[in-house]
Amino acid sequence: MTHLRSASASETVDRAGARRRPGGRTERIRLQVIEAVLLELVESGYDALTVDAVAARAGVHRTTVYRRWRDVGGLLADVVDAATGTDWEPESTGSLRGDLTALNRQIEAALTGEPPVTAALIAASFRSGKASRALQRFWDDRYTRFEVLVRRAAERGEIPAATHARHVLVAATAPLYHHFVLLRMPPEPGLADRAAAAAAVAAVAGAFTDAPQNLP
Amino acid sequence: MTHLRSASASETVDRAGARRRPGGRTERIRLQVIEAVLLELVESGYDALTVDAVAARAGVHRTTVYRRWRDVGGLLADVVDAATGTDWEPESTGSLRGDLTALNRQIEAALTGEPPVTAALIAASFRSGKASRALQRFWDDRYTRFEVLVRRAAERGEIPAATHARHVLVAATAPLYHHFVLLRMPPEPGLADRAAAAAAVAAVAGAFTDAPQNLP
Amino acid sequence: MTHLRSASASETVDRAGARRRPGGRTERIRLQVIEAVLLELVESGYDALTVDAVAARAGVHRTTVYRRWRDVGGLLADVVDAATGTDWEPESTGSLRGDLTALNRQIEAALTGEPPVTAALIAASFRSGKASRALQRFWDDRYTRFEVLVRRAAERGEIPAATHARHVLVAATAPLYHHFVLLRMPPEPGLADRAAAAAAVAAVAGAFTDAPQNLP
Amino acid sequence: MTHLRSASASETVDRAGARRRPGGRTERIRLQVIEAVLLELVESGYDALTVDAVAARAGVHRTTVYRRWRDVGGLLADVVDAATGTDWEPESTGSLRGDLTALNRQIEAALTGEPPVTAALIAASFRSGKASRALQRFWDDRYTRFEVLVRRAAERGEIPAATHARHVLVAATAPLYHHFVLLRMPPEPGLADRAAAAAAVAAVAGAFTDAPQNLP
DNA sequence: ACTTAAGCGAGACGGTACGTCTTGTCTTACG
DNA sequence: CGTAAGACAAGACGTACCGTCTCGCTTAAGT
Repeated sequence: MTHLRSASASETVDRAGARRRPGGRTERIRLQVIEAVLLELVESGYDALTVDAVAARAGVHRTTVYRRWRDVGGLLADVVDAATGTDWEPESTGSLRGDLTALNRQIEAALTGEPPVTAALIAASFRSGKASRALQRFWDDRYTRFEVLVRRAAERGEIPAATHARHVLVAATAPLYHHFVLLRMPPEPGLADRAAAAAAVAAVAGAFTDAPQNLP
Repeated sequence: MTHLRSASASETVDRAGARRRPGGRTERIRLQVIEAVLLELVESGYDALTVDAVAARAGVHRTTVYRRWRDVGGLLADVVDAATGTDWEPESTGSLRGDLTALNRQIEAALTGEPPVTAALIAASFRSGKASRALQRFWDDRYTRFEVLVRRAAERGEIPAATHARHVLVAATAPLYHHFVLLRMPPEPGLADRAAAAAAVAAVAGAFTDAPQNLP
Repeated sequence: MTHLRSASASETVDRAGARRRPGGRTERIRLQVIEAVLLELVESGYDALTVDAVAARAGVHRTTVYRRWRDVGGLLADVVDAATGTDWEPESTGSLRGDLTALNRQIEAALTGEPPVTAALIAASFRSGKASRALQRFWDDRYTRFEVLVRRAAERGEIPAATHARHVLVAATAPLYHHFVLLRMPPEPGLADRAAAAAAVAAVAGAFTDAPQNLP
Repeated sequence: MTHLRSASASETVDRAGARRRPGGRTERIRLQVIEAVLLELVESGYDALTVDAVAARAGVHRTTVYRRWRDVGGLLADVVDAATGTDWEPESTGSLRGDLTALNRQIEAALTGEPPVTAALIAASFRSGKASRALQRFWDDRYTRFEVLVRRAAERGEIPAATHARHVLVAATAPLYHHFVLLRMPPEPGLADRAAAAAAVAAVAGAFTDAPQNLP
């Protein structure tokens, strides 16, 4: 999975507890809880995400959750953080348009896949400052990783050297998030490709340089 | 304001109650409550939007709110609906890029203005299916109104006649919503203009026709 | 029925409204409502006796009930009053014990009959001052009527002339009310007869004269 | 006080919670609440006995009361149970009439004393099945304890050996409850003594044997 | 291996908000 | 004029979660 994913396979820093006793029960419980949060989230939605339900599903006592994560926001933040930093190496297709298309297809897959972990986490992050900040860290991490796509295109001479990488990426990917997260519309054929192509065209035309020259 | 705005100035259909007794107390109370929802929302945020607080601020009894709006979702839906359908006539600047830029500047103003009604409502709509559907109606209404911009550009011969209007509009506006609502980043100079320009360039290049021809 | 009974057959004074329009809708509605109160009472109990349910069952609007009876207590009071004053002529069996036994059997029948109107009204009367006072009027009316039993026994020379009639009656009947209303126990064979016999024995022995002489 | 009395002095089984942590806060809160129920009952009456008022007076939160007692009926049941089983040893005066008179005077004192705890609890018990059953347990406990009076009289040869103790006791005490609880009349001199004397006379005459012989 | 203290299970609590129910008042409209 | 229709204020109800606390018990970590 390109984006947010289960913590059970991750090697994250432990924000909630600083890993004092990594050896046994403590760590096992953390993984059970994180897993339970994701399951609750995709099954019942961000609104039914109660500490009680998470604790019950994780087979852990309520107080244990409160002791380590403090509140629901802490849980969400930990889950998001668990997905942040997952290694991701963009494929190289040889062209900016191709690279962006590949990226967008991965994003679309993440947003439309079942269970809808990514969409659920984005929605949930609106309900907590902690989760919101964790999500910001996640976005920043992702877009920083993606920038290599644009740099490679610049190195190939496809686009102006002064092209602002982040702008290209946002132009290419924003329509997908808009479509699935805000408009909440069903998948639409060609959406990912079209958005990637449009961003590539604009980038080639120099629309994302810091000082764009004359454009149509 | 281009986007969501106070119900007190709107002429909406009354979804919650169908205006049986338009004459007096009933309608007055509706306006008090709608206003209170907006104030609560921008002051305390979507999570503090409780029926109790709304009722108290509106100077109305809790049960009255429950009777007419059923729950928080109903309140939000009514508020969003109250903003839907507000007349909006896009300015004509003579070029697609100019029109999209003007549009984007209005959207940016709506998203960054104080109080941040629009952003708050979008965020809040994640808390309720009813509110979510109302927001979908709102988006649809907006984008349908905006389509005239693209049609005029096609009539002028700026862009291919087969250009899909909604795609152009999403490409132009999505980066703004992405930036302010999902990434929650501060205003960035040139953002609105750049997104508009990029979408215009791509549209001219034919990236939004149903069968895009060879693009770079 | 000896005791409290349906208003529909009674000819009572109208305390709540004073029979302004005995002929038509007004009186008809009163009877419908009184009947509905009794039905609700015996079906659902004193606790489920809501004005809404009564009005619905009577086919009358809530406001009509409130206008005429003011509140639940008023309804109950009217129902009790409707049962007060029903003509009752005690049978004469020729002996005090026989008369009291006949009386007790009637009381037992009223308390154990289905539907348990009497018991329900007594219980309900605890919840309203108005109903409570109405019930006191009812008790007083009943015991006054019963006194003739004791007077006849005195005239026959069965018991001392100075016997206090009310005391005899209470001694005879109280065990029944105690058993069915307070102890809420099931019918017990011989209960009514035994209580009547005991009271008669005591009366003959002079236990209910104002200044009882030497008793065992 | 002979009858129902404050829980703070009782040694009852804890029906609501089984006394898991007898040492501290839990038990202290129980006593506060029970005390508050009694105070509310005698001050404001059975109808004003709301969980909110009890909680406020006990200095405890609403939810705590709901958690442990479930509803008003549970509260009342616990209060009644707290009074059940209080040790009571009937005085021996040497004669049945004397014993019954002493008993009746205690009952009268309980029913007319200030605050009128007993009468209030009896009335309140009509509001709840749970309270009603608790009161039945209470009555049964009381009458079982009183039976020794009758047995002693039988042993002394005052009354037939086959005399049914419970019948004698009901005949003696029922008029008091009738007078104060159902008729709601003011105290009347001689009432307690007269009822006791009448029951004693009837018992001596054999009115309460299972097969009463010829009586007047 | 043996202590020792971190972490967990259990469960009550104060507290906020929920959404429902009933009461009794009021206003408007109808016949 | 009396009734129907229905909104309203008031307030209790019983529930669900939240986050806190205290008390024992388990168990991993450091000696």
